[in-house]
Amino acid sequence: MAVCPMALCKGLDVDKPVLQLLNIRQISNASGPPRFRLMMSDGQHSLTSCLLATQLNYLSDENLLVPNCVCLLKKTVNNTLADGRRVVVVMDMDILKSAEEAGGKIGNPTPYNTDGKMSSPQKVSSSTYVPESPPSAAVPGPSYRNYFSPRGRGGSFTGQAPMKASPMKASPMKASPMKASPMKASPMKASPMKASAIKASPSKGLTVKVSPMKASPMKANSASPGSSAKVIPIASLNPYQSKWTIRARVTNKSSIRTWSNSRGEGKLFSFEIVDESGEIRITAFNKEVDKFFSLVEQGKVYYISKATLKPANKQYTTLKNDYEMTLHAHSSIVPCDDNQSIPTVHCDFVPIAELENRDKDAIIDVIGICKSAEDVSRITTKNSREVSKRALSIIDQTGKVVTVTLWGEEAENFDGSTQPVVAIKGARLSDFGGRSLSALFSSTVMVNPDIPQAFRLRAWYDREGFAINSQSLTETRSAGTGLNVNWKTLSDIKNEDMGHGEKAQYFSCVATVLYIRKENCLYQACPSADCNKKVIDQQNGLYRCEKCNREFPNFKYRLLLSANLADFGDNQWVTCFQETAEALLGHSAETLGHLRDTDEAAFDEVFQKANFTTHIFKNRVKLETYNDESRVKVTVMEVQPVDHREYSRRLLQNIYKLAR
DNA sequence: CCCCCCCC
Repeated sequence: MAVCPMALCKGLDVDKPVLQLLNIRQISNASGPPRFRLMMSDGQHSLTSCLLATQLNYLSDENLLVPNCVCLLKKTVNNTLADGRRVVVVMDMDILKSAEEAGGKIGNPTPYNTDGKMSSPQKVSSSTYVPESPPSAAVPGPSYRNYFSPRGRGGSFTGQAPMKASPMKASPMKASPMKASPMKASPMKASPMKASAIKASPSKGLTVKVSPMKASPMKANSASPGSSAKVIPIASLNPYQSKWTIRARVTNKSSIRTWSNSRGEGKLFSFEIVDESGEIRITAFNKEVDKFFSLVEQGKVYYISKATLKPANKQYTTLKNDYEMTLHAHSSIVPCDDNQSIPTVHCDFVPIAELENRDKDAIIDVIGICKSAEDVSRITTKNSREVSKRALSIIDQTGKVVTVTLWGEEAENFDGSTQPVVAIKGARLSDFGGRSLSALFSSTVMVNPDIPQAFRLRAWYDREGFAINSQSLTETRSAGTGLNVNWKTLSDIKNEDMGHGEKAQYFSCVATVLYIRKENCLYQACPSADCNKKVIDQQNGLYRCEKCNREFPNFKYRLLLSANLADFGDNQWVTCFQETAEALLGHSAETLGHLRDTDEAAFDEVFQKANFTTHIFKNRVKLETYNDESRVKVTVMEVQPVDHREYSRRLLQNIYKLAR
């Protein structure tokens, strides 16, 4: 063991101590995310005054941080609490050995107190480990009061600013607390007994629960600024009372919009606010826009009073409130600094794979890694308005990808180059291309939000997600862009019994042509536009089509090629019809037919030249049975040039697959 | 008093 924990708690500059976790306990914590207190040991002494920074809570959630595991503390911060006690906050750590690997407690450590005095040895037991009130106010690390860092609609990319204070500051690729050091300990290795330590974690699955409704709104009375009206919950607002003040957080703020219609013209902006009791939308028109637009900031808390309540038009809002609010000349909005009891954005993230089962037009929250993003483009809507749009492909731990479209400024400002985590509250599910998502005016788009789900996603993606053979719920017609491609190797066809199901399967592969059969590759087909049926040479200058039940004085040549393709693992006979055959041979069927009839050497050369060329093949595979004999038939649907970037990506996936 | 939520 590298260091005496006493050195740690005295704040010496100890470089990355290796310590054993003896105990982990969730501190009773009425609000905010759970906090974990750790008992660490260097084999000689134990230290109980360690706290896990909340961004590392996932280590506990995932049963990685269990008693007896051996940890490398990569970053710690020392804090002195109000009562003089010292705590060591673990900001970043790696687990070097799982509890199993460590094989029990190392040595017989005796406790240190944080004041540096030794306890008597007989006190070394779990009973000395008494949970205390959470020292969270003194603890650095991301503040979970501003749980999200939502991006305001009206302007700059504020969503990334709060990241500066978090450990995810550098490149998002490096943002994972796991970084490059893989956890040696598998979650599976944690014993059931030890798992109980984390049972209390409230953040299970993909649901974010933020700031529980703890403090009564009434509590704010004393802090109410110079108003006789009492602070009441949003849920109790109605048009029949006038003297009230609410205290609420802005969760979504629009930009300023103008209108012009038969009833007049003007400008407006609106914002949504939330308190412990509920939510409501507030709209400001004209003069009130000038007065309040810059004051009202996304994520901040305000006292609001003297606004007009009116019934909400449910047609235009998804907020759970029967009323909405309009500001007028005497309305008051006053910033409130004491805002810890006001909840922030609440998200119920739907796993991407689950979107398949949700109804069209459902409003859902989603979080994923932006695998790729289109360039921004301008489109004209049906109402001949111009708008910017940008489609993102996001992936989560379900391995599924879905396309999300951003609009307007959000589309223009989005930067997907670092593959950030993207969380969207209130996206609308559409059935375009199967399933896809669209951000609405009421959506909140968050880039790299400072939340546990984002940390987990980052860790998952950087470790394995980047390489998985993901499938998109959104089908796009532009095949071969590398996103929604069902990449397979030729050996996968056999190994995965592809095409054995009811429906044909489609896959793409990078493969090299080994051989193309010249024999019978061309046939004489019916010359009518949509009929490709083989015609019968009547030997009288006429060609008969059985399908059209007609005779023609001519025919057209069509290609039906058998080709043998190979990649590093296998080879496979495939069939190419007209278009794909033409692409493979680089000549039209007509030219080839003519060549075969006039210049056999040139005809042969076309086939020679096609040999050992490498392409991306998009294929259909289906088990076909005739005469009691079944075999897998692979038909090439598209032949495309190899995109080297894509090819490298494909290679990487294969290497990864082989390594497993 | 707005109420646009778009495109493939």
